[in-house]
Amino acid sequence: MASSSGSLDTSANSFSNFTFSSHPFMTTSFSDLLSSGTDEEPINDAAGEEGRRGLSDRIAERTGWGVPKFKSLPPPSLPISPPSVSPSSYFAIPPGLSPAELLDSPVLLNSSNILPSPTTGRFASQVSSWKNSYGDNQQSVKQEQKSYSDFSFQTQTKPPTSSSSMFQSSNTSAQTAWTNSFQEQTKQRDEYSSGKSTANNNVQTNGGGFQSDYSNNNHPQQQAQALSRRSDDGYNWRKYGQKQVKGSENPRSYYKCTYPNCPTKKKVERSLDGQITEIVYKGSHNHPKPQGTRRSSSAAAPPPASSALIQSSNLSNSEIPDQSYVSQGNGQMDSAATPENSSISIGDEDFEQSSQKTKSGGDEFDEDEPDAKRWKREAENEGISAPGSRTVREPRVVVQTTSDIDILDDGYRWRKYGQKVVKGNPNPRSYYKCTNPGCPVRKHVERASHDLRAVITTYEGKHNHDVPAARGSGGHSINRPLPSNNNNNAVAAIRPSAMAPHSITNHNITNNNHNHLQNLRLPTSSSEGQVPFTLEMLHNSPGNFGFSGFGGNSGTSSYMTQSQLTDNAVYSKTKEEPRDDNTFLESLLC
DNA sequence: CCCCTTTGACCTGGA
DNA sequence: TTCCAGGTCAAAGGG
Repeated sequence: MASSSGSLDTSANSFSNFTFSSHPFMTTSFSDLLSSGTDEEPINDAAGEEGRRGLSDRIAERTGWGVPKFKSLPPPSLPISPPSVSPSSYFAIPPGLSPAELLDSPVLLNSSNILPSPTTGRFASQVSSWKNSYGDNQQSVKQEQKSYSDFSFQTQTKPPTSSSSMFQSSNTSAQTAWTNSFQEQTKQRDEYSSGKSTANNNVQTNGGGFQSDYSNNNHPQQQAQALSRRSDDGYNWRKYGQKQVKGSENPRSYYKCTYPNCPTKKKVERSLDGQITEIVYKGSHNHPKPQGTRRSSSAAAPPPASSALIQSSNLSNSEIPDQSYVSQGNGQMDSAATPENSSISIGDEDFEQSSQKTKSGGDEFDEDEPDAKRWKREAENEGISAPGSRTVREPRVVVQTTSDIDILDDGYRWRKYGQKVVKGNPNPRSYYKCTNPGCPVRKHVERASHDLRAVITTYEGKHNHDVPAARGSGGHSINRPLPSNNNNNAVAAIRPSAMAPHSITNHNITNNNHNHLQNLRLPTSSSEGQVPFTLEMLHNSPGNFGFSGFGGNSGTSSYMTQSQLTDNAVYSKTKEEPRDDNTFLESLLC
């Protein structure tokens, strides 16, 4: 990948070149990291031998497992998005684990930023892959599908991440959780490659040791094949057209979901060098994510083994979220996760999680508006496709809204009822209330002051109902995890991204006693549902390799950190008692 | 044979 | 009414 210093060769064998240089400030190779630790970790002096030994050694020592030799093992190539993409990464910390411990833990830090598809919930592996694949030469989409470029541990969703890795944690053991998550994801990958589940995974999970499937299956070619199949967003798309759009030299491709009667479409625009510059989703999937039986689909639900893994980590959900990259949560993972009706845009400077109506300043959504027209209008409102005004930088993902009551990526429906600029953050905070009758849950969303691409979502209260089925879908809810009420587990995820990282997600993980959650969430779709919390954002924090969310940053970052370290769940400092809407709104407006 | 991509033609709506 | 641009169709071809 000549064009991107942080990219890895799509070849599975090139893993040795894996580096974290995708981050503008990260030029350390992965192997170096393993051997030398990170800046945040004072391993040199204080740690002495410990520090010099490197992360991998410590991991091995701690877990008893051979640490995946990321350098020597031939994992799928890691698509690390180039600096141009956002150099941020998602980083989640398991409950009970301090940043320092985290640094000392077997976590893969990821430097790229990839956003999960808002529609599919998958990580941007696809994007990442694209970026990598197209970096130098314009290789067709095939390359995308075949390039085993995403080194991801995603569970179900495939994060278009460059080096997407995700870890889950249960309330019992952060490390175990991580292990489970890691295993689960790697296992899936493995299954894709081997086409079978392995009992080993379960055993490993139970063992709680850090372990990578790489140790079990490290056949580069095999893995490469497996990953290549997963490079899509989990749904099956059929390209039905391509146009050269006026005002842009970038060709636009049109895709339809191949599921019968599914109205979902997406437009993908790529720059001449093959990089995706824009992705616009329209509609929502009215079906669960395919089981990965098709060629490019993949993101199928995790195999039984995965379930076992999750359960072993004490996750309360008996069902593994089809598409979430974190298989645990309070029921918001949605396989069909398409943010139906939600408006989410992810881009270099754009992130939107409020309703289209709100966002566009009163531009009411017209359900009768022709798709084409709507696409155009909305896209223009987003500043996406306005001829001549386009700024091509990072891929942008837009999920179009159909009303102001949105099923945001977390699966629930929300109505905006207020907005206010709060102290400490110049960015307005959008307030939403769950539309389910009697449900006291509220949440507010705001961009992090330190990084507009980061969005902080804070939940108040807990849902007293299940996740509503997506509109037009008869049974999305069946694929969702149980409601938050049932969750006691926090899951941490590290998600790399390839596109624009922009947000961090702390998913609600609530337990019977807590209702508040802090959320830094990626405007992604599906999976987020209840992905416990995620931390991250490294981008604007040079030198903060993977821990920008900690101490170093003020405001939301520290806030997040604090919350995340809470056992079982992250709770915000916000009030817990339900408030009268009017009162609340008034207070906001004062 | 199946599935998917490609691609030129056609359709539709706005100016 | 015409032109233009975006979106869609569907035949052809490839893996």
